[in-house]
Amino acid sequence: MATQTEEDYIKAIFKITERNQGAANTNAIAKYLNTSAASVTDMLKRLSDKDYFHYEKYKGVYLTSKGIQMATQLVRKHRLWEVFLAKKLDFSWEEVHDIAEQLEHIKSDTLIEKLDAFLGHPKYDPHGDPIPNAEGKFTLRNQFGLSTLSKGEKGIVVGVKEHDKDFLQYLNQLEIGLGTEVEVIDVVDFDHSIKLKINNQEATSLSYKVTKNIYIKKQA
Amino acid sequence: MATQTEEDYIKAIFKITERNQGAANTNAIAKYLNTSAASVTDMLKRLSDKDYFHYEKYKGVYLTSKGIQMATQLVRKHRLWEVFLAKKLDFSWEEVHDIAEQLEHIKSDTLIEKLDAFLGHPKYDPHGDPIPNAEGKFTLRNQFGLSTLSKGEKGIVVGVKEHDKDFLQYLNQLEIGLGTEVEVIDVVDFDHSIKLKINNQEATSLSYKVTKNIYIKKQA
DNA sequence: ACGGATTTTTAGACTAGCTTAAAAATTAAT
DNA sequence: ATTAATTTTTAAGCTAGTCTAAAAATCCGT
Repeated sequence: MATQTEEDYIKAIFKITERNQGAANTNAIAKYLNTSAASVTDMLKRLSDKDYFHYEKYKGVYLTSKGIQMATQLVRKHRLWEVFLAKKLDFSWEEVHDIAEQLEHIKSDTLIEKLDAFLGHPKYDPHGDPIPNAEGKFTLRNQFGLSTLSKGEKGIVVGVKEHDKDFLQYLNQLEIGLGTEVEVIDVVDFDHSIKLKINNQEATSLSYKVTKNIYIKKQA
Repeated sequence: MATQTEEDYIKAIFKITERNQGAANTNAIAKYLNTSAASVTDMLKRLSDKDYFHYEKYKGVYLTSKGIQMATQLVRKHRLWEVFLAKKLDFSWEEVHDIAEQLEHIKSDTLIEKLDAFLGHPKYDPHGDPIPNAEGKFTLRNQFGLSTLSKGEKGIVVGVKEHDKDFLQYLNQLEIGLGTEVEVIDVVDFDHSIKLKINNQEATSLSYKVTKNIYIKKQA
């Protein structure tokens, strides 16, 4: 059975290749895992006969289907635990990640299937990210960046791109969360900032950096 | 922060000293943790400056108050997770231990307090063992071995001494669980076996080895 | 209180995972 | 196309935790 560290490496490679399209390079993995490039090379060499990924010296690394399956199951576990923490234990969306990072390593298939059922087979986690089902399939959604809306358009917040704690807490303060109704009152061409009605309250101004990181579903 | 292995050692020492009264010896710890006596000695030496226990060569080991506190918190976490698994996820009492053994190592004080509240501050785990509160206090109970009952006496099952899977599954088969009502119909002096009515069904015969391991609360 | 059995410790060695420093390979710029 | 910058790998060594085999200490029966 894979160790916690092995799981961390596989998940890191998965996240990096998913984001960058193409092989994950040593430095990126080191940065993601807060370790040194030398450690990564070392680990890749030691793990490369376990069939989780293809590794070629100086060429980076990409997952095999076995590796992808393992990473997907980790993501599934992580996100289901996040739902549990948020929905059942009342944690806020910026608090769930760190604890789920630990919980995702608990070994028991039965546990995760029972947890899934207990939570009512949720399709999305507290940040709006899709939860793969037991077969590894993600349920995709027709979503847009809030920054792409034009003056007068309405939407419902369905997710966030950035998961940084400060960002999420800022959204809390603005009373923006999943399900929040927003309406674009004005768009400032100069800096792409937006004047926004949040749940029909008086309008607030949001920077481009913020609106780019909020996903919405368009509303008639 | 203590590693998982450190936590395992502390808990082992706690369990052994609790059971045996007096210092825990090397062999007992080795057996409990499925490792070698040499590894235990080694670990005790390496951990002995962390103030969790007193260790004297050839004399065994006993916990300091710091060590006891840590062990108690581990027991609290373990048993709360067991309640979660049994009550919320519908695991049977013989299945919860192994998973809780992993879950007890998750690091987050908030998590455990929220879990406790979510479960309604339970006082006992699925085997009837008391759950220490946040301050480490156990709620004791006036209980007796089923083997101590005389002919005609009634009781309610409140716990088990033995946690072995086969034993617990045998009890499942007999339809004996926490809360089950039992009535002693007859006691056989020769082998101390007992004829028992379970939830007022027709009587079954239970060996001394079994009745010794069932705790009951006496019933008028 | 002696000898044998048992328990515990020491010694030496192994693996997983990590580190820093230096060497080698690749990439990018003129 | 050569040099310079960057990235990656190698080398050597560290810690936590494990093991086996052998030595030392303790315990126990007579």
